[in-house]
Amino acid sequence: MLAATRVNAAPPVDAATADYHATMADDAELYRRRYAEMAAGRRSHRRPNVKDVAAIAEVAVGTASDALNGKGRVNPATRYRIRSVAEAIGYFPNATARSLKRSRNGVIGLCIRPFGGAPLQYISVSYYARFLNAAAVAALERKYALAILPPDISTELDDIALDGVIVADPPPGDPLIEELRNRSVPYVTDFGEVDDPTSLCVGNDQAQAVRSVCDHFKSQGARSVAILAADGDEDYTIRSLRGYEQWCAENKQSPRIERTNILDPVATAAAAQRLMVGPDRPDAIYTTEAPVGNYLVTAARAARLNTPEDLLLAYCAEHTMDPTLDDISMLSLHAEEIAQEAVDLLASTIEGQDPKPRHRVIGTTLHIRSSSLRQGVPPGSA
Amino acid sequence: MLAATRVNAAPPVDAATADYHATMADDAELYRRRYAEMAAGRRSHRRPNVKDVAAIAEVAVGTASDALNGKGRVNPATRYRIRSVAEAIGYFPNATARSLKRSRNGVIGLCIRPFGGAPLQYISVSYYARFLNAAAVAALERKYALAILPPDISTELDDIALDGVIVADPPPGDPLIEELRNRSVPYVTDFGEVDDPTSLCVGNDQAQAVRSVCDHFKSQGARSVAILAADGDEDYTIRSLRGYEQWCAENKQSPRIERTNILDPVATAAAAQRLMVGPDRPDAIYTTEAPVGNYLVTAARAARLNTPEDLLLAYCAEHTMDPTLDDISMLSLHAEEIAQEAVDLLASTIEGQDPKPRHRVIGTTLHIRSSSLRQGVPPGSA
DNA sequence: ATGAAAGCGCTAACAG
DNA sequence: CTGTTAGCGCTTTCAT
Repeated sequence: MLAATRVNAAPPVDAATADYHATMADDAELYRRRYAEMAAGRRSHRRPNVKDVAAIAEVAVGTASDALNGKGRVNPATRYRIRSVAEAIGYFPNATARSLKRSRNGVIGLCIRPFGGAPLQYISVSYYARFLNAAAVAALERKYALAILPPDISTELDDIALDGVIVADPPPGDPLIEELRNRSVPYVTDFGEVDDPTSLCVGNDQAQAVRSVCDHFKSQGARSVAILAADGDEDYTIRSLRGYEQWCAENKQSPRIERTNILDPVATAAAAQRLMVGPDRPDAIYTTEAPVGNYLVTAARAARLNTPEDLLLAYCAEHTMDPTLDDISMLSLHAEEIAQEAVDLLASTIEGQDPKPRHRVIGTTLHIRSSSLRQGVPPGSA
Repeated sequence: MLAATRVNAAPPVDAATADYHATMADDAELYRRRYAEMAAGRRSHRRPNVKDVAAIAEVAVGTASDALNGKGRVNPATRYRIRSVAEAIGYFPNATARSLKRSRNGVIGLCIRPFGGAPLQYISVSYYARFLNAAAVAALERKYALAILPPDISTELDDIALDGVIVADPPPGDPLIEELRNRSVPYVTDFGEVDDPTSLCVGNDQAQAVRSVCDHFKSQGARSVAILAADGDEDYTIRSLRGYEQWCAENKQSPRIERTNILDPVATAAAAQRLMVGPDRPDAIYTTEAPVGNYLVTAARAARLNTPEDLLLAYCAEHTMDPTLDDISMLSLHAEEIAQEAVDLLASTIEGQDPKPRHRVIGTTLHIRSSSLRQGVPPGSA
């Protein structure tokens, strides 16, 4: 039954085509047999290489290489034969050998530095998640694969062949940066290194962005603005707090700063709660950390505070698919754009150009939503 | 002022130490000078290699290699000298050359196949996000970096040196699988390929898992259970629906299936809404897609349906940091565990072992929460 | 204990 | 048009 079906399904072929196909098939068979003989004479199994192809096609390795890579100089008939052999014996080029020859690996690394050596945690931080995704896409467009590196990488660099590295949020004086420099491995930082004009870096002006959020709160009638930040010493956090403090100084407001370990849900919930109680509770809160946005919403609801009447809320995050946060004003850092610029900068450098400018400051966008909107939308805001 | 500070800060050293340091420094200086001379005689700048180190240390390359890699056979004094030279001239091994020699690249790829060639989208799917994160960590523990590959990779494999590939959710008859097989590149699939006992694959028993969710709904009094699934033909979706249909058949219930493109928020919101209205609206809904959980919650609220009184809800997702979903019953596929097993399977294979068993089925866990709990918690449930 | 040389698989330069 | 050769940078025999 099955056999019958197969016979019936066979398309009619004219004699010439049949001959042609038969010849092809026979040649392939011949090549395979020859290869099998050669392979039999070897102890360990090895994937076929150009030399094998050349030997079976009875040409020199250089010719085989040129034929397989479409260099025009090979006689079409010869090239055809060589390619047939390659296909018959299952030849594929060895990417490592190519890399060595071309000194180009087609891989760039991404190293996310913060969180004090904690295991990789970008997933819970929407910024890193989006950054990673966008960097991977941008890298692939440039023909690189993006490799995820451990936060504490150093000597592993001896064994992983990388064309360059993106370092996200390096702390001040980061030894990894030193290491990469010593190794002459091209790198780009996301935040950090803004003081060195020779370095390649991307980021936004956090201090300015936070000030703009505070200004917005003020325009909506806020009289005491608080900030809830992570407890690390990353550039991003430091700059955000600096912007907040500057704004407070300029606006003669006493700062109200809460810090929390954002990897700890209990501590974070408690920190959010602290901001909701007491006679001097703030009437506007900004948090620098995306996951904390949810905690603030939950804590406000528990404290029976309504937004925007009792409390103005905003958080720093990238777009999510979470509709429960659709009402919360959001400061977007444009993680995708930053990642694209970082890849662009890095790829250009790897490919021997000297990209200008070397520092790229990406603008932020404050998406004003109902959580911080008492009056109408101010002109010129998104 | 600055100079004075520096002088004052210099620690006191005794003569011997000073001499020692001076010698070291002088040697280093000498080595550097010799290297500079050699480098001057070359046209293009090149990073120092073992040959350079050997030449300056006046030993053979093999000796230099052994000294640098801590092979015991080198005289300690010689080894010390070689290492000093290496440090002085800034030598670091070339990872690509090592890879070629050892035929091991230290990189494994991850290719996420679904979504019909859409740009990488794992971030919005918590399963892939967690999978990616866990796979990266597990790979690093085994000394591999995880490289993100494009969903439609094929000939790029010629240029990216990979020791193996994890393929997530390959469609039936996936050409990538064929390609990897031809290339003799070790690979592991996440779902898919369960029919072939020689293949390496990891996954869970989706059909069984969905049936257990339906059983749970029924135990809580549900009389008509609906399912909201993605509109693709991934193994995961197909199996989930099969489980649902089986359960319906066994329980003499007419199936109510909604499908949606989960990358489209508007369509997804509409699909969620459709399940909330009409005289025959279901009183229990399960969705196979994590991001859809939020949409169901939002739609239910809009339709003034309370859970669990009016509607039982459950979704398939991994743990999140989103407290607004803390009340929704969740089927966890244990993405992390699956990723770990996948890496384990792949790494073992790369390293020449034949891992047993070759198929690994990871259990699922139904986290029962208030959204689907009318009576008390049934015994034996998490 | 050390040196010399082979070779991983590929491509490019130079000959013919 | 095709063959030969020389490396890319490293590790690993095999001699000494």
